[in-house]
Amino acid sequence: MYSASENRSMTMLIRKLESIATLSDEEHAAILGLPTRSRTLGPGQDIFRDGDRPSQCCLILEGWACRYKLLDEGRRQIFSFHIPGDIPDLQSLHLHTMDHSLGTLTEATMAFIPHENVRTLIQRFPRLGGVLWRDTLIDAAIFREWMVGMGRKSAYGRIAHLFCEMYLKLEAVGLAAEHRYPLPITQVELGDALGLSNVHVNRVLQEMRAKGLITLRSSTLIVHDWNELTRSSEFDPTYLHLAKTG
Amino acid sequence: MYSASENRSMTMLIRKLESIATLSDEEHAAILGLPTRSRTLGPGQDIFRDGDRPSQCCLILEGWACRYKLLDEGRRQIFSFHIPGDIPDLQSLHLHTMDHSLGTLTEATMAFIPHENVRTLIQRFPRLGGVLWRDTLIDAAIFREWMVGMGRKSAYGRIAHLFCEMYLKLEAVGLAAEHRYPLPITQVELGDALGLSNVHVNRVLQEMRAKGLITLRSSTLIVHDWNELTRSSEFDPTYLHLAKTG
DNA sequence: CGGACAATTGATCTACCTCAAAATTGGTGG
DNA sequence: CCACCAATTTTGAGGTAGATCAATTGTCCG
Repeated sequence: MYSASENRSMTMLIRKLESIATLSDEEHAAILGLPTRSRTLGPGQDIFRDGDRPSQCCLILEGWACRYKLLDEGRRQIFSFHIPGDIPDLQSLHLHTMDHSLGTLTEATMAFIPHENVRTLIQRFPRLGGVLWRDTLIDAAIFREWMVGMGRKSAYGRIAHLFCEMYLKLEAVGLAAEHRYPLPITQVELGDALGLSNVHVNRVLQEMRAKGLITLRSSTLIVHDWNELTRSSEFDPTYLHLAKTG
Repeated sequence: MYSASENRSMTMLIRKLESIATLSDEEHAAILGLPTRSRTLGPGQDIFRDGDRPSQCCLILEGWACRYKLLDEGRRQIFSFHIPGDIPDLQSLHLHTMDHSLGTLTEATMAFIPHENVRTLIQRFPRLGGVLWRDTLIDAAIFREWMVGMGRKSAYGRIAHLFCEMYLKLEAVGLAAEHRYPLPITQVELGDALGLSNVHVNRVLQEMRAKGLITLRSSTLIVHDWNELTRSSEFDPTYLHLAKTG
């Protein structure tokens, strides 16, 4: 479990971090040296729940996950979608009690890294600590952007915006290209993320299809008109703070 | 500008940090030693704008501020309200381009601390870096909670929730007690924060007054029934990660 | 006292919700 | 390869929370 082959699981993490910062060779090597233990879960499984006090961080190697919170009467708010390379619960390093849950959307493989090892890594490479801090700050920037959508944009604009965002995030780690990507998310989940009912999500998607803006079938999204998608959602990628865009 | 009297401006920061973590005597002293330059602005002034690349952090000493973003056609989304002790742009330490603006709500006095000095402080006291990181993570937790409101709660629940949140934040730094506090925010601003129109905010406030739940007059909020306020907004303070509640 | 801003009211409208049923899709076992 | 099941998507009909627009009133302050 701790061999060189296992370290290949760190590839996605390195790609992710290099999408938001630059790493020195030493930092690179230090990450590859992290001990991990990986596990695969089926779709719809919780990785940890609201109230848990995890002692390790969860790195997604394959599949999709989301963070969410449940309310009365079956209402749910999804905060974020996570893809390979993400560490959705990095915050648990400094916030010991989880205030929300993390679950898989698809079958997913995760690598768990003990907090202790992350702390040691940061002590030895403070600059790497800064990169991880930066990652959590980008996380927050994405929350703000979703707030703009939920507070001040139409359903159409919100959905279009999410499609833009996920494309850039996936592209940054090499999981999307040519305005096409896997989107293994149901319309109910889309609604729970954007504060909409599944029925309305469905109707907006049909409107987008009718305009020839997108194709969304068998969990694959194809964007036919990127400019129109960004325009109609007032999408400005600055908030993602990707390295290549500054 | 750099004398002991000036250092008194750090009192609010220390109170704030002690509300979310514990500080050693050395850390305490190191904070007091930070060089600052303070400035007072009138209400409705921008401290920095979307797109800026600040080289210093802004600590609020007195008054209220908010972070926000403007959209087409005068739409605005407010992300957060800030009170004395807050460093609303701590993120600029690692995200160099601002993806939103920061402005005053009332007349406000701020202390500016060069990034360089914050970085040096963190190098000398890595644990203090962890506390600041924690602060930005709590910031993100609050965003998530607002997302729950905007996505899945009624206008009534959202407003009630905000009233609970601001009370605990103010109380934590000694600026509120006995379920009463200064709330120098207009109904338009409340609406821009919660994704509502000012008209609807007004109607919901009247409903709350009619129920005897609150009094809100001349920028002072009095909560007459705290239990009912928390119940109706499904308020659970865990997400604030205050030291005294764990 | 006047001017600016904030709160309030009234009337009308609509984007999106809820409920419920039908159609489609994708996977599974025979 | 097909029949079947469960999950997902789609459609229809009707309802409502909250938006918009346009005054009017109240408040603060110089």
